[in-house]
Amino acid sequence: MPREAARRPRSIFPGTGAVHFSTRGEYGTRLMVELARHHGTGPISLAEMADHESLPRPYLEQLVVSLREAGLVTSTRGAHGGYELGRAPSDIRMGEVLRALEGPIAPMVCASEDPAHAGICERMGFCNVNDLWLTVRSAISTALDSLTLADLAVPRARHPYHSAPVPLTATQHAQLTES
Amino acid sequence: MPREAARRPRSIFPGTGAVHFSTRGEYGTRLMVELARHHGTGPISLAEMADHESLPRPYLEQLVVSLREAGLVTSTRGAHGGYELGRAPSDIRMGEVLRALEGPIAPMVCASEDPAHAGICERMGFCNVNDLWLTVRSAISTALDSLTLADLAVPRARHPYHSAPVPLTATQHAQLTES
DNA sequence: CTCAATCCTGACGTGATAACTCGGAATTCA
DNA sequence: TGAATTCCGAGTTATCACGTCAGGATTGAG
Repeated sequence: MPREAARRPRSIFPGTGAVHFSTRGEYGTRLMVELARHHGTGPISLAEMADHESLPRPYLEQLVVSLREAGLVTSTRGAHGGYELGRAPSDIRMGEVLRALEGPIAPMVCASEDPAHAGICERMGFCNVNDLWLTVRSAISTALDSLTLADLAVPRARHPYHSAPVPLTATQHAQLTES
Repeated sequence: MPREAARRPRSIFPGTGAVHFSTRGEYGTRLMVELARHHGTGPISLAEMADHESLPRPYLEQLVVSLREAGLVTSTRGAHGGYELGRAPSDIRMGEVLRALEGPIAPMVCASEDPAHAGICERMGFCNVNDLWLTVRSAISTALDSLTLADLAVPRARHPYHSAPVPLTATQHAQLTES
């Protein structure tokens, strides 16, 4: 009798749409936000978070490995153990979180952040479409790095109901000097 | 004896990396660039383009349907038929191309360009992570719409070999007033 | 008129993989 | 000791990206 076998659809996301993040990115981000909210108090167990966010706990167990390896969370084992943030929420850029969860940003092979992927595409050097993917990658990268966990952890900072289509929270400037 | 059964890998792209476009986006874009290069001269057959870009022709036949339905290409049937651009290359934003090929930009359900997807996520209204996905979507959208086919069709406009990590071709301004 | 070159249409196959599940070992606290 | 946790690796399975295939419709050339 596992809970009530609610037969959750494999993912809420119907297969439609382009350039989507996987559930790793979604669940992992929500988990991090949860941790940010309780930052300062002790560790929180996965079961607690899975329950509160209605996410499959055994799956979260997998995700959190990546977050731990990236140093974004620290764990305490044993009874009353759990996870907590490795740094202050305002010091964790969402780009780090998503990269830890989903791997390097790479809208296309020829435009991966991972240098190991460079040279895979033999069209490099004569293919100008490459410019497009690089532009897109840079845009995604900048967007992700412009927000921190702290920005997402606030209960409802802006838009009382919903103000603008794209709120564009603060912290937009800064970090314009990426490597 | 189909050519030489070269056993092409299902995609050049190894499964690694986040937020990647599918081969529809890749192949379709290359096809459009090919068309842009020969803009003005008559129609070009799919076989010709498939051959020149070494892409599977029967697959292109599927992709081009989306492009035709979007009005981005026009077709002439019969012998010596083929495809040509529906508009001038400088008048075709890459956003249109990618949207036609891959569907609405939607890094997450709750942040789809397609209004039909709105309301699928029941967390709307109390979930601030939404802000993140909207920011990302907007960034991708702007990046794609800032480049036109003309920008990609030029043989080698900038970077003699390769100048900057992210060339950021011209046409970057303008269209800052999206709907 | 016939033939070949095209586009067009729909159905089908299939390998990879995202999204999980499961069992159990190690660790810690009460 | 025992309950609560993290940790680890392997197994499962439905879905979908990425194609293939067969045949029909349309047109231009000879």
